[in-house]
Amino acid sequence: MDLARRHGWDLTPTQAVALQRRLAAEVVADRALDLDAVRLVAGVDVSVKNDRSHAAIVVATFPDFRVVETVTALMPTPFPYVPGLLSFREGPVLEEAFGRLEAEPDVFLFDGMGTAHPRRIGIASHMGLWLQRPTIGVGKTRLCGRNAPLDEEKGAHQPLVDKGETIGAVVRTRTGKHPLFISPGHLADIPSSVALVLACAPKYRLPEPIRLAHKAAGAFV
DNA sequence: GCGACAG
DNA sequence: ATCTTGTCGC
Repeated sequence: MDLARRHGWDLTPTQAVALQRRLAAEVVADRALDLDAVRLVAGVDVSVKNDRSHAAIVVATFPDFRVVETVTALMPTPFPYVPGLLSFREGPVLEEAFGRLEAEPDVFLFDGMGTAHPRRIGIASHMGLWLQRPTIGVGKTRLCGRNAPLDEEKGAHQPLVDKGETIGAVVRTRTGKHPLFISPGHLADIPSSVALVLACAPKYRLPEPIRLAHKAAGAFV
């Protein structure tokens, strides 16, 4: 809500954790996304080079992924990498980029977690509160939680559980390749988040919008 | 006290 | 995330 748009980013790690605890109560992670109504999907990514953070947001049509808008932002990296506090490192430059966006994506895909976070407020959830738009977290590796063994076939998925709570899903987007850690950011739920990510990854492990944002942000390999 | 640990 | 060439596998 408003708090997410008005708070500053100049916080100590201890203050950041306290803010997360307040903001987490505002996150909506049980609302199904209507995939049939999705027309535009945004991919969000940040690359860091020599203490400079470069953000990129690429908006593409769904489900054919034609780029309709690309915005970028650049600024000094303001916060160290601390597991659990990624949004305080990438949030500032992302706000700058969001401010330049003219399109109105139906959903934003982030590189990182949504509710699959120790305090249930990963970068996708935090930025979702700021945007007040549906967001989904797409992580390449695990931050927290456990899951049962996953079938090797593309489309296979298993619940990601932490402390007795289902916080997301581990999803195989490519047969035989490492799975993705999917979780709702804000204004989405687990089943529809998994469905959208699978629909966005017809050819590669990572969703197409995120791959496009990776390139626009200057991240390679 | 000992691990785990998004990008 | 980033540092980095060739190389093993489908």
